[in-house]
Amino acid sequence: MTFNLILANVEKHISLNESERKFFCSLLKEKKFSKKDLVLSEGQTCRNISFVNSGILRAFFNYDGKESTIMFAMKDWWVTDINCFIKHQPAMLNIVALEKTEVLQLTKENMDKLLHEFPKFEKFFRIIFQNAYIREQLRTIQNLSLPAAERYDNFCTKYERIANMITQKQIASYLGITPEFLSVIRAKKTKS
Amino acid sequence: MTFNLILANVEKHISLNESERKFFCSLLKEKKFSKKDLVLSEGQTCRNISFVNSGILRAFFNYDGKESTIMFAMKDWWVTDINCFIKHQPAMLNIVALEKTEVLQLTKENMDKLLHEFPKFEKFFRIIFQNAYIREQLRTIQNLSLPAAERYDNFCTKYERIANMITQKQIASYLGITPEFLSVIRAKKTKS
DNA sequence: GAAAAGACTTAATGTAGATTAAGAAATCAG
DNA sequence: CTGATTTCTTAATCTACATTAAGTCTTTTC
Repeated sequence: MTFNLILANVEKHISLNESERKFFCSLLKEKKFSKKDLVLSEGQTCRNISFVNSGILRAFFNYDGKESTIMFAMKDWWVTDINCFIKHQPAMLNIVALEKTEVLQLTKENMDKLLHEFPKFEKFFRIIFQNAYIREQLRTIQNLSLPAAERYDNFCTKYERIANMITQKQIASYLGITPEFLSVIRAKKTKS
Repeated sequence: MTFNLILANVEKHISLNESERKFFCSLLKEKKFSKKDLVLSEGQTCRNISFVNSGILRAFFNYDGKESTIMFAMKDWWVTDINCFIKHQPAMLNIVALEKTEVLQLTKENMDKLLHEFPKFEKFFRIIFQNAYIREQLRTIQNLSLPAAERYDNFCTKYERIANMITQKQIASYLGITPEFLSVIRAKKTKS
């Protein structure tokens, strides 16, 4: 596996010299998952934040059998159960590979080590979490104010790259509706 | 107005010397709002992130007349339209004072200046945004998976300090339901 | 301190979206 | 390749929550 993608991801926000690059990469752990493999399962303590090098992950919450998708993580995205990762609590979320997926994982301990050794990474994570906050605040706004059909349109825009690689069941669980109702929404859209 | 509260808020996460304190405080602008005053209105460019020194603010989204409350900000909380603040776009949110409220505001320009002058503040904002992300990811989980009555219970726990200082109309708009339906939920709860 | 405006409740009726069910199409496992 | 499992669709019925409306209570305003 190559570190090119993750280094580019970091260097979009902060510049690194060779020793910083090396140290950062030395803290990462490569992992490969097959379709349906679990990257994280609920109850387990979430030690890692994962960077998707290739493939797709889905983070979802399971409330007695009903799944709610919290996010899809594509190539070049970071994903974790943030509450569990930061506060060392049992995970609420499951994270599953939707296809063959390669990730680079950073443990909380290694993140702390990195921030201690090279404080400039504070800026990087400040920006990563700032962007995550922007994303989630926008989603809250839309979840509260828009009907399902419009949330579906927004979803297709936001996840354009993968919208036709994932099942409608999974999209429905992201929108907070049933697959049957999504099917109705799509049927109406085709007609008009 | 005193800077004690905001300095304590910062020094919970990073330690400051006297010159850092002074510089930080010099970048802040005090503002006082009366009940119903707007701290931010939609469309306007959001230049500030606000720290609540006393009082209560409400951030809401207006979708042709229907209001969705995104958050309440109590004493010792930070609040802004984060998308607009970071990306210099027109605000989607309105922020209004629910009572006499004193805030300390930091403009994006001053935040950048602060981060440039004293990079240790990167850590502070990393933690602030990290916590905001945790809060919003939890809310997304709950919005998608829980019925209104349970979301109301969670609300009362989370906003215990202010739950009986704000109207039910405002609580309902946070939960994504009508005040009439919240009234029904509460009536059922009293009976049982 | 009176009039007006807004908040809260209750109830009847309406609707977005859920549930159940069943068949067709696609995908998966051996 | 083939049977089994999962996905998608359509439709009937059901339910959580919305809307409308009307009355009471509280707060605001001047």
